[in-house]
Amino acid sequence: MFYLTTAIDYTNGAPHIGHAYEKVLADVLARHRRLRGDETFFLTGVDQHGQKVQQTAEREGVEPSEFVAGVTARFLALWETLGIRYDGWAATVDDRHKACVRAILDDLKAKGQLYKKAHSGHYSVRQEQFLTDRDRDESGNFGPEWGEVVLFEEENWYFKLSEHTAWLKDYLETTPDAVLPLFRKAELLNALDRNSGTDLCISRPKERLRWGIELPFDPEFVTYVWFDALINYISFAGYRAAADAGLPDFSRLWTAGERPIHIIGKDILVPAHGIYWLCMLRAMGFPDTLMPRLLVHGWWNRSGEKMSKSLGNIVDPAELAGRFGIEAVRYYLVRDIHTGRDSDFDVERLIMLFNTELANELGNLCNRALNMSQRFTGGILRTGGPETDDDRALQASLAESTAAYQAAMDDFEVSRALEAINRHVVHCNGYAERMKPWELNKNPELRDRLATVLYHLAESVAHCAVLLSPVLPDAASKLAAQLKLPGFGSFGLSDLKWGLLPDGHEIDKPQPVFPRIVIETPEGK
RNA sequence: CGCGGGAUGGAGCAGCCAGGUAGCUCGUCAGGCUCAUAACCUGAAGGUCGUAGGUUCAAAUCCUACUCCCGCAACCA
Repeated sequence: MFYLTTAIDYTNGAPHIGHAYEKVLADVLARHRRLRGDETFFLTGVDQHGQKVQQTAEREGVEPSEFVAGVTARFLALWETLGIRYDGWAATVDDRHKACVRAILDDLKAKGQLYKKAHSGHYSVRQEQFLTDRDRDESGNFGPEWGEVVLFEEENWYFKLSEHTAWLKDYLETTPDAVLPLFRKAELLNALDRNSGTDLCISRPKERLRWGIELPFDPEFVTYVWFDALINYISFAGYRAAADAGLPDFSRLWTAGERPIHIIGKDILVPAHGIYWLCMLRAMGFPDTLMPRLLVHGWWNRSGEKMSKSLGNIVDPAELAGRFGIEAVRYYLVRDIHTGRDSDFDVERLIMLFNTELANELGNLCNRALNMSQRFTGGILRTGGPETDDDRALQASLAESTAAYQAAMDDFEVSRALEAINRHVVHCNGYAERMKPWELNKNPELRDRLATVLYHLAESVAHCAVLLSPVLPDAASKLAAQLKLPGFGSFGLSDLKWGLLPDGHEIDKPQPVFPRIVIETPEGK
């Protein structure tokens, strides 16, 4: 079983392009594994508790539950729009999740992993949080952004994180695929050296935070984010769930054979997932062989700078999809970034990549191939004619592209996989130029040769449609439909052998699948 | 004492971990083609790989120092 999760999004504001990227990436990887014939479970969802939600809801004069439902609906609508096909939905207000959290907390308390302690220190009333020396400015004072700062003492529950950091260091150093890409692991190990020795505060008193999960053994407190949001990866996978809960069988999802993968952003690697989550699992009794792999992706920036509300350079994915179509958005989000790295979001590049690679190259290849088949051979494909070196070179190109595609997808490098498809498309267009089927058509004695050339083009498009389907499922279906590709949607990557289209196969008339994006206002940038 | 990322032809990026003729896309220039979504194909120009050292037969790639840019408070993937 291939079990893939994304980070769950915090329901405190509207989804932006970064949320969309992570989910599209996960969706593409999940669809690829399904296409490969692997049983796949893809979990995504929303993190709905916490202080920020509570504050925003209060500001808007609604109950947190109501506020959260509204934002959650926006995320759900966006995933629907973008064609994100998940198998499980993790919403942390779900009672099954709460039950799981409580069971885990009870368990850890019984194991002596949790304790209550008073903490005193500088507390920002405005931010409702304790401050540390890191929050001081250059002159050693707490700046005006913190508002009133008071000395304050408070009791809370703690998790014995410090008992596990030595293990974590060893685990990270000895497990090659614990964190991808590699440089992130180095960063994590560095952070670990600096942060070991302190335990993790896991609660908030109810007078400060009521919108959370109550501790089962101390009703005056609710869980803070760690033992709530992070738990989603196992609670919605069926960990400690009742048989009738409608959740998956945990032992089938969470296996050592194919360890789970968490797709997360670079901002929540340290400390949340890289330190806290792995140590939490360890404390719960998960062995090294059942530790999840962390695939850490980068960010979409704007002109080299971070996207942020304060800079006003946020990109709205729903608006983008409405303007350019979901195909263009999905394609761009996995095409113009190398997994793990940052990239610069640029609408002009989105348009350029869609127009050149999809409209001009692949779309046009399909269009010209089908059109010539209709006009020259009545829409009937013929095989069996003698093959030339050009034909064999085309087949070799397809084999090379398919292999490179597979390798890239296995490395989570969707961008490279798409490049591999494009290489073959370009080869096909060049093949068409050299074979000149429109010339062959003028000579009745060359009808066999004509049929062979047209077959090679159509067959290539069929393969490309299948390869492209994890990224652009709808467009791939349209391409397959025009080819009347038998069995599309039911066969997997292992069925991708030369000869998908049988001798005598009749194909449909061409219709543009990727209409070029034309910008009407030049100054609209 | 901080941590990490980046610096590669006009633009955007790969290549660096496992040193061995510098690669891709866009753009530019010059041709060709006409089946096709004014799409396609071919060719060319353009880079001493941030700087200075070092290791090596050989460095974009390894080591050292330095310069500049971006993150590491909040919104936030």
